[in-house]
Amino acid sequence: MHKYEQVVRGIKQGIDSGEYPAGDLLPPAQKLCERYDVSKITIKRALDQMELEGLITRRKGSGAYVKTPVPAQKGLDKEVSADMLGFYAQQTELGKTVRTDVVDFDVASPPKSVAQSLTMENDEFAYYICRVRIADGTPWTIEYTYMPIKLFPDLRRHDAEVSLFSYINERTDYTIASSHRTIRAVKPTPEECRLLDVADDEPLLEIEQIVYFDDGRPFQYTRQRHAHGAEFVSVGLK
Amino acid sequence: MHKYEQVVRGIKQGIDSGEYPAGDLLPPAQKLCERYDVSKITIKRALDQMELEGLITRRKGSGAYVKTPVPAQKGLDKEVSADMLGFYAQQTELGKTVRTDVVDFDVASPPKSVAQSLTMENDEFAYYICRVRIADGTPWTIEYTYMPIKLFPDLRRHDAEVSLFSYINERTDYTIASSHRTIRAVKPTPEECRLLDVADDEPLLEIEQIVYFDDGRPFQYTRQRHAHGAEFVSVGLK
DNA sequence: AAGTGGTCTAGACCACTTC
DNA sequence: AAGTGGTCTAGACCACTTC
Repeated sequence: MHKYEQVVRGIKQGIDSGEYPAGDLLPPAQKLCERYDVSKITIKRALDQMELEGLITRRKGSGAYVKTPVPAQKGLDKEVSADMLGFYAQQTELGKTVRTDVVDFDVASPPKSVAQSLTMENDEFAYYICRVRIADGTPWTIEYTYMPIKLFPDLRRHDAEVSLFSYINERTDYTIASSHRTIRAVKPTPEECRLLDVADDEPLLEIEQIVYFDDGRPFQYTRQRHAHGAEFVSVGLK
Repeated sequence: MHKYEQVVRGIKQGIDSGEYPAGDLLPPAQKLCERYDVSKITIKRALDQMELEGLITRRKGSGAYVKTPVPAQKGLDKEVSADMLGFYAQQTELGKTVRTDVVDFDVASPPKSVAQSLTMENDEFAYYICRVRIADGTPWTIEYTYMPIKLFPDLRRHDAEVSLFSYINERTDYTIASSHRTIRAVKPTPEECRLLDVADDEPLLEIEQIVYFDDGRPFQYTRQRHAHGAEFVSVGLK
C-alpha cells in the first residue's frame, strides 16, 4: 500500500466519522503533511484521487472542500459501474447470485465497423458471443461480444459461461486496462423482449464498449443492453 | 500556459502527425524530458492527463503506448459531452444554431428528493425551469431544472433563455466545478412527445445531474431527456 | 500581508519489464 | 543486468484567496 493510498483512506475515514463535515474545508496541506508524516506532493496525489472520485472539490488559494454527498443511490443494485469490472465481479460484489446464459458462441466474420474498432484485417475471424446475464433470477442484461480469435486461440464456451474478464486475468498474460464507452437509449428487439422478459415498449440502456489492453490494443467489442431501469453513474469535472 | 500543457500539446501533435503511430510506445520519459526541457514529473503530469482523456495507456516497467483510436464518432453532433459544458456552449462549439424555448419559469417548493440533493430546508424555495433545447431547428432535449433562489436572488426568465451557465460565470462570483450524473433510458411522457416531436415509443436518454460549485455546495438539480439517438461518451480506466 | 494550493525541479529508491 | 515508469522527498516559486 502506497503512502498516498493510506492518506486517502485516512481522510475518507475523517469524512465518514464527521471529523470533516460536508461543506467544510479539509485541514491545509501543511497540517495533513504533519498528521500523516508525508510530503506536500503526496497529499496532493491523495487529494487528486479523491477529487476524481467526486468526494472533494478544490479552490485555488483556499483549500479542499468536502462535497455534499449525493443522496444514497436508490437503485444501487441497478447501477452499471463506471469502472472496469465485468458483470460477474460487479454483481457478486453486491452479494447477488449470478447466472449467465450463453445464447450464442460462434466464430464469425465481424461486421465491418466492429472489425475496424478492433483493428482486424478483412478476412480475420472473431468469436461472437451472445449472453444473457441473470442476477437473483431476473434477466438484467443482454450482451453481444466480439473478440479476435488471434488474441485468444483457446477460448471456449465454458469461459463465456463464467466470466470473460476472469478468463483474461487468470488464464492469459494480458492486462485489461481501459475502455471507451458510448451510451444511448434503445428499443428492445422482439427477441430481446423474450430473453429479458420485458414489454416491447420498455426502453433499454445500451452501452457500446471497446476494451483495451495495457499496451493500447483493443481486444473486445461489446454491446450491452440493460433492462429494468439500469443506471450508469459518472462524475464530471471542470 | 503551464509546461505540462505544452508537453501534452506537443505529444498530441506527434500522434496526429504519425510520428507516434497507434500501438507504438512513446519515447521513454527521459527522452521526453530532454526534448521538452522539463523534469520527469512534468512529463508524468502530462501523460496522466492524456491517459485520462483515453489517448494512451501505460505499462509499469515498459512505457506509454499510443492507443488505437476509437473510429470517428458517427454521431458527434448527437453526442452529450462528458465534461462540464452547458448545452449552449456545447452546441455552438459544433457550429449549430441554437434556440431555447422556456416552457416554464417559476418559483416553487421543490420535491423532497430534490431539496435533499440541494441541501435545502423544508420551507425554502427554488426556481423551477423547464426548457426545450433546439439546435438547427430540431428539438433535441427537454430539461427540468431546480436552483435555490437563496443562491441566485436575481435570476430572470431571460437568463434561462440564453444559458444558465453563462449567467453564473459572467454575472455571479460562483465557480462551477463538478457534477454527479445518473444516466438511464426512459419513455417519453405525452407532453414530451409533443414538445420534442417524437413518437411515443421512442426511448429517451435521461441524464439526472447535480452540479456543484468549487466550494463543494450543490447549486443545481437538472433532469435532461435527450431525443433522436443522443449519445453519452465516457472513458473507463483501471 | 499572510495563508493557501499548483507547478516545477533534481534526485533517491523501488518494482516491473526486457533481454 | 539494464531500462523503464511510479512514488516520494525538500524546497523554490508563483497565483490566488483571505483578512
